[in-house]
Amino acid sequence: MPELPEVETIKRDLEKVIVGKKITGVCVYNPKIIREPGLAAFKKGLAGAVIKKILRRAKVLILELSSGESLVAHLKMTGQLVYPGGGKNSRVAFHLSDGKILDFNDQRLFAELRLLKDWRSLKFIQGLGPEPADLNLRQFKEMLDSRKTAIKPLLMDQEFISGIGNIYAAEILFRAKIHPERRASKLRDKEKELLFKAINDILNAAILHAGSSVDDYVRVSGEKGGYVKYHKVYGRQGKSCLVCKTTIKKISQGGRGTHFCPRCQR
DNA sequence: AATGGGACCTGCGCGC
DNA sequence: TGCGCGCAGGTCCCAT
Repeated sequence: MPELPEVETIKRDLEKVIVGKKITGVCVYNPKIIREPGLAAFKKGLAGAVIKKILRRAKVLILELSSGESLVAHLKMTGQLVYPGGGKNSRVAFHLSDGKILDFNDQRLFAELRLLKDWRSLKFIQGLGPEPADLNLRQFKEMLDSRKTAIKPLLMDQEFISGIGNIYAAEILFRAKIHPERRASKLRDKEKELLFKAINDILNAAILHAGSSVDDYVRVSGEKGGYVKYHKVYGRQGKSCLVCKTTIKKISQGGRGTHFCPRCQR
């Protein structure tokens, strides 16, 4: 669930409440979340470290620490960071110098935490495509030209462009009026421009509204994000298109649900 | 290169 | 009411 706008929201929320605070101790209630190093080294490495800076790359959060190491968090689908925490669903609890707790929750145990000396050399990070905001139209067109695959799964391919997941891929293609099964290289020039603009417009609008709370995503405060009410296609299968009244369809693409308007998107 | 699976997990909503 | 099932989606990994 957490895609670029949700992770960016969490990043901005965290900046306001935990930067400058010290991690005094860590309680790990489910060690499966900790991917590296070992449990003991993870706890020892974090204890006493001050949170200096928070970064986001794609859907990944990075907490840079005074020790020189970084805490790298991927929320996958159901991960949450909640402050002040102390809830009983916590998988990992970070005790801070203000006496409060930063909870790392994750219902499905897909999420990953790592304590690393150099987060940039992490294989997943190395393989990431560009951030949408770092691209220009010319580059984006070139990237599309060499790809014969369907545009929707391509937008979700983190090695192609990073940060877009299932919700925003659907919303972006609706905004650009492009059918999700169109082949990337076959898009007309005008469509590539529309798509480029839609990517930035949709992601920025979603950030403005603090992301989409479908299922588990919440802000650091526990509040929901407000972008769901602006969704035009995601989760609206069977309902009528807000533009043309045609019934929104849901198909399967690469094993994942794709929502679209068969009339608006050609 | 592209595509289609399954795996990892858990809780929810559905049909019976 | 209760049970079993499919589904949800981020990423990895394997097979074709």
